Formats: sequence, structure tokens, C-alpha cells
Amino acid sequence: MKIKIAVVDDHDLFREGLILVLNQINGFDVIFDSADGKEFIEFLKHKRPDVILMDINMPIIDGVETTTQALKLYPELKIIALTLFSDTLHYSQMINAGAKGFVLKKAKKFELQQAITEVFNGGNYFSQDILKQLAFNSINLTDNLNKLTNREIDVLSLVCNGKTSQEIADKLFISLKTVETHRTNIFSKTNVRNAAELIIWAVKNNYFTIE
Amino acid sequence: MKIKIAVVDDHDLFREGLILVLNQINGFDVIFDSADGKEFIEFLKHKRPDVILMDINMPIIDGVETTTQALKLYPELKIIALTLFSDTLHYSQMINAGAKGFVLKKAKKFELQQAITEVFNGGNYFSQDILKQLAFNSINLTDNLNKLTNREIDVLSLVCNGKTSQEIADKLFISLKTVETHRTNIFSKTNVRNAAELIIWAVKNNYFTIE
DNA sequence: TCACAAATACGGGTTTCCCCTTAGTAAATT
DNA sequence: AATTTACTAAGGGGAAACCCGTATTTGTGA
Repeated sequence: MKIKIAVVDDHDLFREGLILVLNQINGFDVIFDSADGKEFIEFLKHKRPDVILMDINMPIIDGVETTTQALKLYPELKIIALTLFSDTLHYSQMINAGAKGFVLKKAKKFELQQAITEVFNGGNYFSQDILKQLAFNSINLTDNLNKLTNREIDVLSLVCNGKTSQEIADKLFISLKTVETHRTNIFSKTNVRNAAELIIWAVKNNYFTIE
Repeated sequence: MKIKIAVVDDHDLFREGLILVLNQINGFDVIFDSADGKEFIEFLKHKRPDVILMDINMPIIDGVETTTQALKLYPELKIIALTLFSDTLHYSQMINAGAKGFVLKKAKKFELQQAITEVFNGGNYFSQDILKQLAFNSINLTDNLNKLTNREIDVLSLVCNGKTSQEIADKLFISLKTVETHRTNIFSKTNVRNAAELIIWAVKNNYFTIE
């Protein structure tokens, strides 16, 4: 019995290539692929893949949101985040959303194969780069008594992408005032004065990567 | 006679997949691939591909530098930039380096096929996304390429350190209004909207390093 | 079920930012 | 000598950001 895989990634060339790579592997079968989280959610109504590879950065609905929605409907789904980025912000969002694994796009075929197999068998898989990062941060940030909440991390992520408060409000479907509250709280927790300093803080603490 | 293609990209999964995609296409033959610009330059001593697909962001030697070096040695090489980024700075650098084409990684297989064929036949290929952006920014672009003045770089550096305009004014012994003028001019030259985006731009373009 | 943290939201006030325009001076270029 | 570029500066206006405090709802764990 082959492992049924779905691939959700907006980069067409990457997705097409990935499918060929996966189908070459014995025991793997890509049964669905899409450039779009919405299409994927639709697909789940008809069929359920064993393992899903999900890009984080996508237009319309991003990987975090897609994962959240999918798991709300079908909590038994096994989703692996497949991404360019290795910073804590990105993967803490994906882990909060319920991802079972996290593999970087720069990984080799073998690592991806291992991740899919592990997750399929009910386990987790997080790439070495990420585990290192986690270890580093847990040492570094425990002194930083004040942790950020999930929502604050969402806001932080968008601030770090240069978004204005209004844009953040629109994206998260919350009011401008709420975003401002989150910003203020983040500033006080991280001990910075403005968005510029926050970005610097986030990069320094490996919460965020500028690529 | 098949078109001999080389692929230089540090993302293993993407490269592997891309090779499979290209070899599926009739008349295409990937004869070399590498995660590393240096290795590619070495390879050119022995064999010469018809068309090269080159990633821009790579460790050690990036795509711009690799392209420059390769064309210095073998000016007849046909290099297509294959990249995640669609910002003007990235592709103007690649065009200056001598790239014959520019395709985004989010492109579809057909577009890449077209690009390779065009370039192989002595033409150029630039993706629609890029041409659109060029047209849109054509007024701004020539200014944008004019680098920042010394004073603007002073201000940029302080903005990137999270300083407010007043702090910058105090530090440089100039008036607040002058700092604001510099800021505005920097924004328009770099095509960003605010300090947050400027920091991201500056880091991306190696004007500034955090840490 | 109670307590508490988290997320949401508003009001009102201050500061900073951002944009547009104009303009003087000095230095470099043609 | 004339033109251009860089740096300086300012006014004015509107938008965002930032800083208080307060308050309701929701969810989770004790």
C-alpha cells in the first residue's frame, strides 16, 4: 500500500519537480497537488491523503491558515511544512497550527523521504537546522521571561514583513485598535520602542529571517 | 540534437525536481547540475552547456558573481536567471552581469521551456512579471539605480539601527527637517514605504547587516 | 465553576512619520 | 560661465504609530 501524498505549493516549477521526485520513491504516490490552499481544502471533501506537504508562503491563504482550517475540519491529517525559511517565527506558527513536521526546501531527497515516512507512521519530523535553532533559543529566551502569545507572534511576523497596522488588521480580520494593542504589548515584552527596533530584535533572536 | 542544459541552484530538492522536469521535455538534456557556483565554473573547463539556469541567491558565490565570472571566461555562454525574487535590484544586477533571460521560480513549466528555447536560439527571455514591473517603474528605475549619496547612507544606517529622525538629527548635527528630507529621498530611491521596509531592503541588498 | 490568561476592542492624546513643495549654498562637472 | 548634484532647511498637512487606560469575551486549566 502506497503512502498517498498531497503537495500544496504556489511555486509551479518546484511543485512539478517535487512530484516527480516523490513518485520516483518506492511506496510514495502523489495523489493531489495545488498552488492554492483554498483548492486543497476543497479537495479534502472528496479524498483524504496520508501526508500533506505544505508550503508556508503562499498568496491568498498562506500555509499557516490552510493548515489551521484543514485540521479544524479533519484533525487526523498529517501535515508537514515545507519551506524556505528556518526561523522560529515561521515554524512556531506552523507548529501552533498543528504541523507534524518541518523540512527545509534546501533539504535533500532522503531527508524528505524520512520525514514523510516518520509522519506517516504517526511520528514527528523536524529538520536538524530547526532543532538546533530551538535549542539555541530555549537557552537564549528563557531569561527573556516574557514570552509572546500566539497572536502576538502572528502580528510580529507581519510587522517584520513591513506591513502597516491597517494591513495587519485586514489580514488577520481584526480591528486596527486590536493590532495596536498587540504591537504595544510586543514592544513592552521585547523592550523595543518601534517597528524598526522590533525587526532588528527579531532578526537578532532568530525569530525572523530576511532572505 | 538536444539542448544541453546546466542547472546551478543550492536548493537540492528544487534542483533535483527541476532536472526531472527538464529531462521530460523533448529536446532538453540536463548535462550538469550543482549547488555551487564555484563547482560550475570548474565544470566549464571541460564542457560547455548550451543554456545555463542560474539561481541568484546561493552561499559562497552568488548567481550574479558566478554569472560575471563565467561570462568573463566564456562570453558566448547563455545564462538564464531562475529566482524567487522579482524585485528590480535583483534582476538589474543579473542583467548587468550579462544574463540573457530571467524566469521566476513560480513560473510554469511551459514558460521555462519557452525561455530556454528562445535563449538557445540567440534571443532573450524576460518573464511577464518582470516586464510589467519594469514598465511600471520605468520612471523611477533610472533614479533607483543611482546609488544613494553618502549622506543618505549615513541616514540609512541610523534608520536601520532603529533610530528616530530626531535622534538622527542630533547625531549628525543637522535639523529634523533635513533628516526627513533624506528619509523621503531614500524611500523613493529604494521604492519602499516606511522604515520597516527600508531595513528589509537594506539587509536584502547588503547595505546593512544585523549583528 | 472559578480564576486567569489571551484576544479582542475603544477612546483620547501625543509623537513621529511620510509626502509635497520650495529653496539656498557649495562643490563638482561640462 | 553655466549646469548639475549634494546637502541643507523649512512649512504644512495628513496618516500612522505610539502610549495611556479600560473593558468584554473566550478558552483553558485548577
